[in-house]
Amino acid sequence: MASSSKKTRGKQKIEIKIIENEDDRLISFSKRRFGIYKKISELSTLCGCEILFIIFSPKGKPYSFAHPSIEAVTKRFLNPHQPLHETTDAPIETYRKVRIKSLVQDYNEVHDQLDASKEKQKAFSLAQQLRGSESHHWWKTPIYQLNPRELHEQDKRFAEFINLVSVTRDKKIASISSMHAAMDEDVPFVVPPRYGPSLQ
Amino acid sequence: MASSSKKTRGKQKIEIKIIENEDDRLISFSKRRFGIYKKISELSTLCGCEILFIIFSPKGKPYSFAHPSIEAVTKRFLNPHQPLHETTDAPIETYRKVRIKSLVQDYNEVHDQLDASKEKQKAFSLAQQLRGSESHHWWKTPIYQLNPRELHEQDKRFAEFINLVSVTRDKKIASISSMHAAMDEDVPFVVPPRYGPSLQ
DNA sequence: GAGGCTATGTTTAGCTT
DNA sequence: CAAGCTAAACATAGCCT
Repeated sequence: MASSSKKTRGKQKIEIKIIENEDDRLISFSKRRFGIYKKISELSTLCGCEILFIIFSPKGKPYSFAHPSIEAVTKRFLNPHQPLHETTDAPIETYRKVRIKSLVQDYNEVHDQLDASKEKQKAFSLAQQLRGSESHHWWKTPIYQLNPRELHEQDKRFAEFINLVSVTRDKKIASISSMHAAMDEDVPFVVPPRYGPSLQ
Repeated sequence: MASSSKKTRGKQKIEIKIIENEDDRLISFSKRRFGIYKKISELSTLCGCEILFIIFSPKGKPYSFAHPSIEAVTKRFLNPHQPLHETTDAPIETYRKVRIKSLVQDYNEVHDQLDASKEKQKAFSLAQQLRGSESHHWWKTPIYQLNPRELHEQDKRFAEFINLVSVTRDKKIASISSMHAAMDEDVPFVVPPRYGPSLQ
């Protein structure tokens, strides 16, 4: 073990330019996306402000992250005078309720899954287990879904667009810094009726 | 100089919860927002993917960051078949051109200009109807649906909404990793007519 | 082959000017 | 008081399992 005093080279400095290698690119995407989610969540919590983040993976899959919800942020944009709490549109409110318990929500491959409900359910089951077991899939956690069916029938694209993450704000977003634990023991997040994560 | 071996305490660990002190909160907001911009830009560059980030400061001022642009991201969602380059709406394109050189731009005090909120609500209602039923076409729907020009003429609020950060993607986003320098020497970014960072 | 490690690059809390 | 510092906390590239 003296051959090399270091076990690894540690983090190396990289040039900020497109990562040519596809595998590396996807790995980086996942790692950094996670890091950004965390940063955003922290900022949202620390400053009590609303945020919305959407990103398309190199493969074109949409990922989103918002707090408290896309609807709220949107409304705030459109109706600045309206109190945040009045986000009370029938449908919107419903969705909110479904998600309100989630610390994080992430939708992936929705498009693909729209054509494969089975896969979703499988992923869904997986998610269920994850919740009670180990890992930190928390936020890749599948999640709620509005009216997948209708959405699908009506407009697949919209379904994708709706993918997002919802964080419980005033409460314990703080726990997001230790998300793993939070998801496992404290968050009774609602699972989507038919969508699953399958982050890749 | 021996009185204290350390000049500062360095970065201290903090609990991720709302920062009570308003000044501290705003300072943190500015610092972290910048950090997030950078992270997002890097990810966007590294993976060549599209992103959109919107955040409201503790004071309610909207800040946004997107690559290549909100319009593009939105359009991509709504019209995946359409080439990205066709983001050629007259007014929007104008905005883009004005900002194209910017690595980062922050818009503040938007709501100061939001005098005609009524107009806005009208637009929102319209958007609601456009998609009909239960679609939660939250925010972007309006932008997409409404004619940019009309939006602009009709509602400055929307114009503000469109304000965002546009990064020169394939080119030199890399320079964003050294934004300060870039901002000073390399980026003839256009300064907003009346806004300043005023993290306060 | 997804997840875990480690060393090192990066961010930022608390100060200072 | 916006801008700059410092050092500790944190993120993550490259590996390893």
